[in-house]
Amino acid sequence: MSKKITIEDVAEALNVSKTTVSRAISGKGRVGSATKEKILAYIEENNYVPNAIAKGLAQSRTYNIGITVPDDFALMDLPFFQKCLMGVCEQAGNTDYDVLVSMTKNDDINHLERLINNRKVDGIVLTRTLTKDLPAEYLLENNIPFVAVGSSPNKNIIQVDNDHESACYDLTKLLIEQGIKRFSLFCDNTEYMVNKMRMAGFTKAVEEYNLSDLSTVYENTNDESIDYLVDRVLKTNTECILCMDDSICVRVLDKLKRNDLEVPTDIKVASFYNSSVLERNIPSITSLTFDAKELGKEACKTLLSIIEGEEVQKRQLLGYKISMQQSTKTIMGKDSKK
Amino acid sequence: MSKKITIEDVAEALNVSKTTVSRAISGKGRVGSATKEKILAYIEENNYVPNAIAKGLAQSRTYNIGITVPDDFALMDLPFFQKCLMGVCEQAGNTDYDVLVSMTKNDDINHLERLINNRKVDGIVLTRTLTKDLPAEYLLENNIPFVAVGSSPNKNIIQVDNDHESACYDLTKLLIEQGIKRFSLFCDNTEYMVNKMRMAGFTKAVEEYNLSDLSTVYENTNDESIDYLVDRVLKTNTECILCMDDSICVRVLDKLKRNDLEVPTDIKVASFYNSSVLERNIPSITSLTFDAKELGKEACKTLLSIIEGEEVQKRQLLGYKISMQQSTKTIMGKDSKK
DNA sequence: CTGAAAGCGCTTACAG
DNA sequence: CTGAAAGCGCTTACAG
Repeated sequence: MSKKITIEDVAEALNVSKTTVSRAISGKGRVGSATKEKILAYIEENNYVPNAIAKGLAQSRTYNIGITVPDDFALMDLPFFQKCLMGVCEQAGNTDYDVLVSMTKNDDINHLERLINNRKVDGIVLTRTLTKDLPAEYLLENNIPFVAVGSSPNKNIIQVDNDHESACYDLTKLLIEQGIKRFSLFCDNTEYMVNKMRMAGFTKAVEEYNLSDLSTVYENTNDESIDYLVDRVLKTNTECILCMDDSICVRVLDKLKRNDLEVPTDIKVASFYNSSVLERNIPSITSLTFDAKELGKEACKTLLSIIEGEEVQKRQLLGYKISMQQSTKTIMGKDSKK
Repeated sequence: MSKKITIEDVAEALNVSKTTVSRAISGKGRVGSATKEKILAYIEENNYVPNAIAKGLAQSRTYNIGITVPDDFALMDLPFFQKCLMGVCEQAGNTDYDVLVSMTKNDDINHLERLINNRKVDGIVLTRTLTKDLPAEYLLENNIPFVAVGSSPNKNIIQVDNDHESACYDLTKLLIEQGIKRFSLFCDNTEYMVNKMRMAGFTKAVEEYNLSDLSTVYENTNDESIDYLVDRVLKTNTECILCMDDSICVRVLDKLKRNDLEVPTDIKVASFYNSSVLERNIPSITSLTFDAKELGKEACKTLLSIIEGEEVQKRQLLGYKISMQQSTKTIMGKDSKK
């Protein structure tokens, strides 16, 4: 591979101006169809590829978008960010955009700032929303195009999310109609918007059936407290443990197993999020599934639209699937075992 | 935030030339220390940040590196690529480089080509090596700086890897000296160099002790065949199942559990790779651990050196840890149970 | 429909 | 030690 050929080279070779070549490529401005074809053919032949950097400088654009990936998340959440990243990459690739990752701790915006200050990207996809969202605030203040994967109360943030609230509402409702009255909801960090939404869905369903008094919500659980909480819950007459996500669910199942308790015979379990971690579990776990890749694609598509100056929807809610499985099955004659 | 300030703005404000400002920032070329300080102070004050794109164009550099992340890997391998990516990002960030991800199927180099043709990056980190390594070949042919995480027989490829061969050799040896003579090695895709290296380490140890005849290697296992293979192995007098990686190990453990077999009482198990998947297993699993983040950092550091035109080591081998756990423990009076 | 020219914001010989 | 000027490879009013 010899030295890269430039727009000037093709202009000279064809005895036209750089302007014309540029126009033939971009499609902007009129070019005689004969000339255009000639140019395109030559480009194809000599596989000329425009220098994206030069193009970027001239247009003050980079044809790159940034994606923030938290580097402090639980291992269980990895598949989510991974799939989301895949979605973004795929979508970006379709329009010759590339994606630049910014690994960031919770709300450390140093790297994000650098990205923006160095003008390395045309926009940002935030893969997580926080209740106090420093990255989002920074982007908003500086007028940088961005879209958040997740929900935010801030109406100025363009957001795409799954409809967690409805999902949790629906699932809880189904369980209630199946006869369950007493739930214990295990919930970790409420700093994440998604957990708030899920809790809201659950609460709504429970209230609707006037079951609020029979259920308990345990907030800010962590690896250490779960064992203790499970023991505590077992002393109550809770029928079903609802887990805010699969990470919690895994620990709960683990603890139940150690207590020699059977699911769903002794107690029922369901999760508000099913990453692949739960997939192979026996018994299979009732849970909600979301398509993270789709989320990424949609977020990227929206971001690209914003960059192009198009109008976009402020908030998009994508669907979900409810997967009713063994873990919440009503076992006939269950009480015989108690 | 108003319009970005340029090098020209600071030059005018200070009554010096752009040249001088540029030199004060880059440190290249002589500048009077008084002027230099004045400039630096002004820059700090008005937080001027050079436009990386313009800089890139002038130097024909991008201050970006690309990292390929396979999008076809097993979920179990995710933590590896994730940590590797973290390492690369961290290291790159130290020198104001950014990293651009290229999701690629096995050996689909389309996106890679685009990245290179569009001059979006100054170099590439390959996160996996293949026996027939199209991406590496392409990069080599086109003289693009790159380093591979993993090993390759091609001496022209700058590579950084853990010393899998020694690691597997050591672990196997330890197990042999512990009294185990009969192994079954489960190995999946031998297209990946890493699997070849591991197998080599195992073979070397076994041969050294003249135990080759007592062991069997099962190649190209997959999710479906593992159940069958475990059953088959159980009919032999294999004492220990060695798993090429944790993904295989999880399935093996799963199958053994379904067969109501106890580890290590009934049969011993060890894995040549411990991602976090195995960490919480009971019993704890004897395995090899590697520091993927370190690998990423080292790879990135090396790549950056290459880009700077420095000489680098052709092949770097990083260390490993052997974690001897419950799963290979010799149980006294084991045969009583048989 | 086509071009000459200025401009994007830097860097870097070259000259002083 | 410091500057004027050309150049990196594109795009885009402006003019014809």
